[in-house]
Amino acid sequence: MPELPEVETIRRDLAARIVGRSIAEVEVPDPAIFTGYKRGSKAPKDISLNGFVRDLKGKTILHVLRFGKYLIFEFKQEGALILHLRMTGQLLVDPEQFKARLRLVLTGAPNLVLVFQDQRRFGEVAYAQNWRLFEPLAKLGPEPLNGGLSPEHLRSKLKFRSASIHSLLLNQRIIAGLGNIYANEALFHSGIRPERCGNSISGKEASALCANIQKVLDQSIASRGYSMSNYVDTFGKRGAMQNHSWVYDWEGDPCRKCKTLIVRRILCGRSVYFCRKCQR
DNA sequence: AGCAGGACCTGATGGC
DNA sequence: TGCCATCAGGTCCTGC
Repeated sequence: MPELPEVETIRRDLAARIVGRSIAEVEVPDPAIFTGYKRGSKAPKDISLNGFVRDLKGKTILHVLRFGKYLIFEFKQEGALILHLRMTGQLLVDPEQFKARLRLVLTGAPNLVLVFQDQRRFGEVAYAQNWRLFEPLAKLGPEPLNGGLSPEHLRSKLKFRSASIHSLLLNQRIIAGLGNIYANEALFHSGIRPERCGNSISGKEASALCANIQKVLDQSIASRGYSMSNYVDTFGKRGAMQNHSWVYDWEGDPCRKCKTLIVRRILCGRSVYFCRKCQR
Protein backbone atom coordinates (compact mmCIF):
# COMPACT_ATOMS: atom_id res chain seq x y z
CA MET A 1 0.00 0.00 0.00
CA PRO A 2 2.23 2.52 1.41
CA GLU A 3 0.40 5.81 1.16
CA LEU A 4 1.61 9.18 2.40
CA PRO A 5 1.65 8.40 6.17
CA GLU A 6 3.51 5.12 5.71
CA VAL A 7 6.09 6.70 3.40
CA GLU A 8 6.47 9.62 5.81
CA THR A 9 7.02 7.22 8.72
CA ILE A 10 9.75 5.51 6.72
CA ARG A 11 11.23 8.86 5.73
CA ARG A 12 11.52 10.04 9.32
CA ASP A 13 13.10 6.79 10.47
CA LEU A 14 15.57 6.83 7.60
CA ALA A 15 16.41 10.50 8.00
CA ALA A 16 17.51 9.80 11.57
CA ARG A 17 19.51 6.81 10.49
CA ILE A 18 21.15 7.40 7.14
CA VAL A 19 21.71 11.14 6.73
CA GLY A 20 25.44 11.77 6.63
CA ARG A 21 26.20 8.14 5.76
CA SER A 22 27.97 7.11 2.56
CA ILE A 23 27.05 4.30 0.24
CA ALA A 24 29.86 1.78 0.02
CA GLU A 25 28.26 -1.10 -1.88
CA VAL A 26 25.31 -1.38 -4.22
CA GLU A 27 23.66 -4.64 -5.23
CA VAL A 28 20.70 -4.95 -7.59
CA PRO A 29 19.34 -8.51 -7.32
CA ASP A 30 16.34 -7.54 -9.46
CA PRO A 31 17.16 -5.04 -12.22
CA ALA A 32 13.46 -4.81 -13.07
CA ILE A 33 13.31 -2.37 -10.16
CA PHE A 34 14.59 0.37 -12.47
CA THR A 35 11.88 2.73 -13.63
CA GLY A 36 10.94 1.83 -17.15
CA TYR A 37 12.78 -1.50 -17.07
CA LYS A 38 10.05 -4.08 -17.39
CA ARG A 39 10.44 -7.79 -17.27
CA GLY A 40 11.10 -9.27 -20.68
CA SER A 41 11.92 -5.91 -22.18
CA LYS A 42 15.34 -4.46 -22.81
CA ALA A 43 16.62 -1.78 -20.51
CA PRO A 44 15.84 1.73 -21.73
CA LYS A 45 18.83 3.47 -23.31
CA ASP A 46 19.48 5.72 -20.34
CA ILE A 47 19.61 2.88 -17.79
CA SER A 48 22.61 0.69 -17.24
CA LEU A 49 23.18 -1.44 -14.21
CA ASN A 50 26.87 -0.61 -14.06
CA GLY A 51 26.17 3.07 -14.53
CA PHE A 52 23.62 3.00 -11.73
CA VAL A 53 26.03 1.33 -9.33
CA ARG A 54 28.75 3.80 -10.30
CA ASP A 55 26.36 6.72 -9.76
CA LEU A 56 25.53 5.62 -6.22
CA LYS A 57 28.85 4.34 -4.91
CA GLY A 58 30.60 6.72 -2.59
CA LYS A 59 27.70 9.16 -2.46
CA THR A 60 26.83 10.70 0.89
CA ILE A 61 23.17 11.09 1.80
CA LEU A 62 22.41 14.72 2.59
CA HIS A 63 18.59 14.69 2.91
CA VAL A 64 15.77 12.19 2.85
CA LEU A 65 12.74 13.86 1.27
CA ARG A 66 9.21 12.82 0.46
CA PHE A 67 6.81 14.08 -2.18
CA GLY A 68 3.49 12.27 -2.30
CA LYS A 69 4.43 8.61 -2.10
CA TYR A 70 7.93 9.14 -3.52
CA LEU A 71 11.03 9.02 -1.36
CA ILE A 72 14.16 10.86 -2.40
CA PHE A 73 17.69 10.42 -1.12
CA GLU A 74 19.46 13.61 -2.07
CA PHE A 75 23.22 13.31 -2.21
CA LYS A 76 25.82 15.77 -0.96
CA GLN A 77 27.94 15.42 -4.12
CA GLU A 78 25.21 15.53 -6.79
CA GLY A 79 22.21 13.55 -7.90
CA ALA A 80 19.48 11.71 -6.05
CA LEU A 81 17.98 8.28 -5.69
CA ILE A 82 14.20 8.28 -6.17
CA LEU A 83 12.16 5.39 -4.80
CA HIS A 84 8.52 4.35 -5.01
CA LEU A 85 7.26 1.40 -2.96
CA ARG A 86 3.99 0.89 -4.87
CA MET A 87 1.89 -1.89 -3.32
CA THR A 88 4.23 -4.13 -1.36
CA GLY A 89 7.61 -2.42 -1.26
CA GLN A 90 9.43 -2.30 2.07
CA LEU A 91 12.60 -0.46 3.08
CA LEU A 92 14.31 -2.33 5.87
CA VAL A 93 17.40 -1.76 7.98
CA ASP A 94 17.05 -4.77 10.29
CA PRO A 95 18.72 -7.85 8.75
CA GLU A 96 16.32 -10.04 10.78
CA GLN A 97 13.59 -8.81 8.45
CA PHE A 98 15.30 -9.62 5.15
CA LYS A 99 13.35 -12.52 3.69
CA ALA A 100 12.66 -12.78 -0.01
CA ARG A 101 12.20 -10.65 -3.10
CA LEU A 102 15.18 -8.46 -2.29
CA ARG A 103 15.43 -5.97 -5.12
CA LEU A 104 18.04 -3.40 -4.10
CA VAL A 105 20.66 -3.56 -1.35
CA LEU A 106 22.65 -0.51 -0.24
CA THR A 107 25.50 -0.98 2.19
CA GLY A 108 27.08 1.84 4.14
CA ALA A 109 30.03 1.38 6.41
CA PRO A 110 29.94 0.81 9.25
CA ASN A 111 26.97 -1.32 10.16
CA LEU A 112 24.30 -0.16 7.78
CA VAL A 113 22.45 -2.25 5.26
CA LEU A 114 19.32 -0.89 3.64
CA VAL A 115 17.17 -3.34 1.70
CA PHE A 116 14.32 -2.70 -0.72
CA GLN A 117 12.17 -5.82 -0.40
CA ASP A 118 9.04 -6.14 -2.54
CA GLN A 119 6.72 -9.10 -2.82
CA ARG A 120 4.81 -8.04 -5.92
CA ARG A 121 7.75 -6.33 -7.61
CA PHE A 122 5.81 -3.22 -8.59
CA GLY A 123 8.17 -0.88 -6.76
CA GLU A 124 10.64 1.27 -8.69
CA VAL A 125 13.83 3.23 -8.26
CA ALA A 126 15.53 5.80 -10.46
CA TYR A 127 18.69 7.86 -10.30
CA ALA A 128 18.41 11.49 -11.29
CA GLN A 129 21.08 14.15 -11.57
CA ASN A 130 18.45 16.65 -10.52
CA TRP A 131 15.37 15.21 -8.88
CA ARG A 132 13.47 18.44 -9.46
CA LEU A 133 13.46 17.58 -13.16
CA PHE A 134 12.22 14.02 -12.61
CA GLU A 135 8.97 13.98 -14.53
CA PRO A 136 6.68 11.94 -12.24
CA LEU A 137 7.52 14.31 -9.38
CA ALA A 138 6.84 17.38 -11.46
CA LYS A 139 3.34 16.11 -12.22
CA LEU A 140 2.30 15.69 -8.58
CA GLY A 141 -0.46 17.82 -7.13
CA PRO A 142 -0.09 19.71 -3.84
CA GLU A 143 1.02 18.12 -0.59
CA PRO A 144 -1.86 17.85 1.87
CA LEU A 145 0.24 18.45 4.98
CA ASN A 146 2.37 21.50 4.24
CA GLY A 147 -0.46 23.93 3.63
CA GLY A 148 -0.35 23.40 -0.13
CA LEU A 149 -3.83 21.91 -0.29
CA SER A 150 -6.67 24.42 -0.07
CA PRO A 151 -10.43 24.01 -0.47
CA GLU A 152 -10.21 26.41 -3.42
CA HIS A 153 -7.63 24.26 -5.16
CA LEU A 154 -9.66 21.12 -4.58
CA ARG A 155 -12.92 22.65 -5.75
CA SER A 156 -11.31 24.04 -8.90
CA LYS A 157 -9.87 20.61 -9.73
CA LEU A 158 -13.20 18.85 -9.18
CA LYS A 159 -15.52 21.40 -10.70
CA PHE A 160 -15.59 20.10 -14.26
CA ARG A 161 -14.94 16.43 -13.59
CA SER A 162 -17.57 13.74 -14.00
CA ALA A 163 -15.49 10.92 -12.51
CA SER A 164 -16.26 9.74 -8.99
CA ILE A 165 -14.85 11.80 -6.14
CA HIS A 166 -13.16 8.61 -4.94
CA SER A 167 -11.16 8.11 -8.12
CA LEU A 168 -10.32 11.82 -8.28
CA LEU A 169 -8.91 11.72 -4.74
CA LEU A 170 -6.63 8.89 -5.86
CA ASN A 171 -5.39 11.00 -8.77
CA GLN A 172 -1.90 12.12 -7.72
CA ARG A 173 -2.06 15.17 -9.99
CA ILE A 174 -4.96 16.53 -7.94
CA ILE A 175 -3.59 15.67 -4.48
CA ALA A 176 -0.26 13.97 -3.81
CA GLY A 177 -0.10 11.07 -1.42
CA LEU A 178 -3.65 9.81 -0.95
CA GLY A 179 -4.40 6.15 -1.58
CA ASN A 180 -7.46 3.99 -1.22
CA ILE A 181 -7.51 3.71 2.57
CA TYR A 182 -7.30 7.42 3.34
CA ALA A 183 -9.59 8.38 0.46
CA ASN A 184 -12.25 6.11 1.96
CA GLU A 185 -11.70 7.45 5.47
CA ALA A 186 -11.68 11.12 4.45
CA LEU A 187 -14.91 10.66 2.47
CA PHE A 188 -16.58 9.05 5.48
CA HIS A 189 -15.62 11.86 7.85
CA SER A 190 -16.85 14.36 5.27
CA GLY A 191 -20.23 12.64 4.81
CA ILE A 192 -19.66 12.16 1.07
CA ARG A 193 -20.44 8.96 -0.87
CA PRO A 194 -17.45 7.69 -2.88
CA GLU A 195 -19.45 7.44 -6.12
CA ARG A 196 -20.51 11.10 -6.16
CA CYS A 197 -19.30 12.99 -9.25
CA GLY A 198 -16.45 15.42 -8.70
CA ASN A 199 -18.56 18.24 -10.10
CA SER A 200 -21.26 17.67 -7.47
CA ILE A 201 -18.97 18.57 -4.56
CA SER A 202 -19.95 21.92 -3.01
CA GLY A 203 -17.53 24.51 -1.64
CA LYS A 204 -18.53 23.53 1.86
CA GLU A 205 -17.92 19.86 1.12
CA ALA A 206 -14.52 20.65 -0.43
CA SER A 207 -13.56 22.47 2.78
CA ALA A 208 -14.64 19.49 4.87
CA LEU A 209 -12.71 17.14 2.61
CA CYS A 210 -9.51 19.19 2.91
CA ALA A 211 -9.77 19.28 6.69
CA ASN A 212 -10.54 15.57 6.95
CA ILE A 213 -7.79 14.53 4.56
CA GLN A 214 -5.33 16.37 6.78
CA LYS A 215 -6.90 14.90 9.90
CA VAL A 216 -6.70 11.25 8.81
CA LEU A 217 -3.18 11.64 7.45
CA ASP A 218 -1.98 13.31 10.65
CA GLN A 219 -3.61 10.65 12.77
CA SER A 220 -2.05 7.90 10.70
CA ILE A 221 1.43 9.40 10.92
CA ALA A 222 0.95 9.58 14.69
CA SER A 223 0.00 5.87 14.56
CA ARG A 224 3.00 5.03 12.31
CA GLY A 225 0.76 3.98 9.41
CA TYR A 226 -1.86 1.40 8.53
CA SER A 227 -0.69 -2.23 8.52
CA MET A 228 -2.99 -4.53 6.63
CA SER A 229 -0.77 -7.33 5.43
CA ASN A 230 2.44 -5.95 3.99
CA TYR A 231 3.29 -2.58 5.40
CA VAL A 232 5.93 -2.42 8.09
CA ASP A 233 8.39 0.30 9.03
CA THR A 234 12.15 0.11 8.50
CA PHE A 235 12.50 -2.08 11.59
CA GLY A 236 9.78 -4.47 10.44
CA LYS A 237 7.26 -3.11 12.94
CA ARG A 238 3.58 -2.73 12.11
CA GLY A 239 1.69 0.54 12.38
CA ALA A 240 -1.50 0.97 14.40
CA MET A 241 -3.75 3.05 12.13
CA GLN A 242 -5.87 -0.01 11.24
CA ASN A 243 -7.19 0.23 14.81
CA HIS A 244 -8.48 3.73 14.11
CA SER A 245 -10.24 3.31 10.76
CA TRP A 246 -13.99 3.99 10.57
CA VAL A 247 -14.99 2.36 7.27
CA TYR A 248 -12.02 0.89 5.46
CA ASP A 249 -12.13 -2.92 5.72
CA TRP A 250 -15.24 -2.83 7.95
CA GLU A 251 -17.75 -4.31 5.49
CA GLY A 252 -20.78 -5.72 7.32
CA ASP A 253 -19.89 -4.13 10.65
CA PRO A 254 -22.07 -1.42 12.21
CA CYS A 255 -21.06 2.18 11.53
CA ARG A 256 -19.47 3.64 14.64
CA LYS A 257 -21.62 6.76 14.30
CA CYS A 258 -25.08 5.41 13.42
CA LYS A 259 -24.97 1.58 13.56
CA THR A 260 -25.98 1.19 9.90
CA LEU A 261 -23.98 -1.65 8.33
CA ILE A 262 -20.91 -0.57 6.37
CA VAL A 263 -21.16 -1.40 2.66
CA ARG A 264 -18.36 -2.43 0.33
CA ARG A 265 -18.57 -1.90 -3.41
CA ILE A 266 -16.21 -1.99 -6.36
CA LEU A 267 -15.76 1.40 -8.02
CA CYS A 268 -13.35 1.75 -10.93
CA GLY A 269 -11.79 -1.54 -9.93
CA ARG A 270 -11.14 -0.45 -6.35
CA SER A 271 -12.91 -1.40 -3.12
CA VAL A 272 -14.85 1.45 -1.56
CA TYR A 273 -16.38 1.26 1.91
CA PHE A 274 -19.05 3.62 3.14
CA CYS A 275 -22.05 4.14 5.40
CA ARG A 276 -25.32 4.64 3.50
CA LYS A 277 -26.73 6.84 6.22
CA CYS A 278 -23.75 9.01 7.17
CA GLN A 279 -22.56 9.55 3.60
CA ARG A 280 -24.78 11.23 1.00
C1' DA B 1 -9.18 15.54 -22.65
C1' DG B 2 -11.08 12.51 -19.48
C1' DC B 3 -12.87 8.16 -18.32
C1' DA B 4 -13.13 2.97 -17.26
C1' DG B 5 -10.84 -1.15 -17.64
C1' DG B 6 -6.90 -3.89 -18.08
C1' DA B 7 -2.01 -4.85 -17.31
C1' DC B 8 1.86 -5.22 -14.40
C1' DC B 9 3.38 -9.19 -10.42
C1' DT B 10 3.19 -12.47 -6.44
C1' DG B 11 1.43 -14.63 -2.38
C1' DA B 12 -2.45 -15.28 0.76
C1' DT B 13 -6.94 -16.93 1.28
C1' DG B 14 -11.17 -19.47 0.66
C1' DG B 15 -14.11 -22.85 -1.67
C1' DC B 16 -14.59 -27.34 -3.46
C1' DT C 1 -4.06 -32.15 1.22
C1' DG C 2 -4.45 -30.10 -3.31
C1' DC C 3 -6.03 -27.40 -6.85
C1' DC C 4 -8.14 -23.38 -8.69
C1' DA C 5 -10.19 -18.88 -8.56
C1' DT C 6 -10.15 -14.55 -6.42
C1' DC C 7 -8.20 -10.71 -4.20
C1' DA C 8 -4.85 -6.91 -2.57
C1' DG C 9 -2.92 -0.86 -0.37
C1' DG C 10 -0.49 1.89 -6.84
C1' DT C 11 0.21 3.58 -11.27
C1' DC C 12 0.57 3.44 -16.29
C1' DC C 13 -1.31 2.37 -20.76
C1' DT C 14 -5.01 1.67 -24.01
C1' DG C 15 -9.13 2.42 -26.46
C1' DC C 16 -13.44 4.69 -26.44
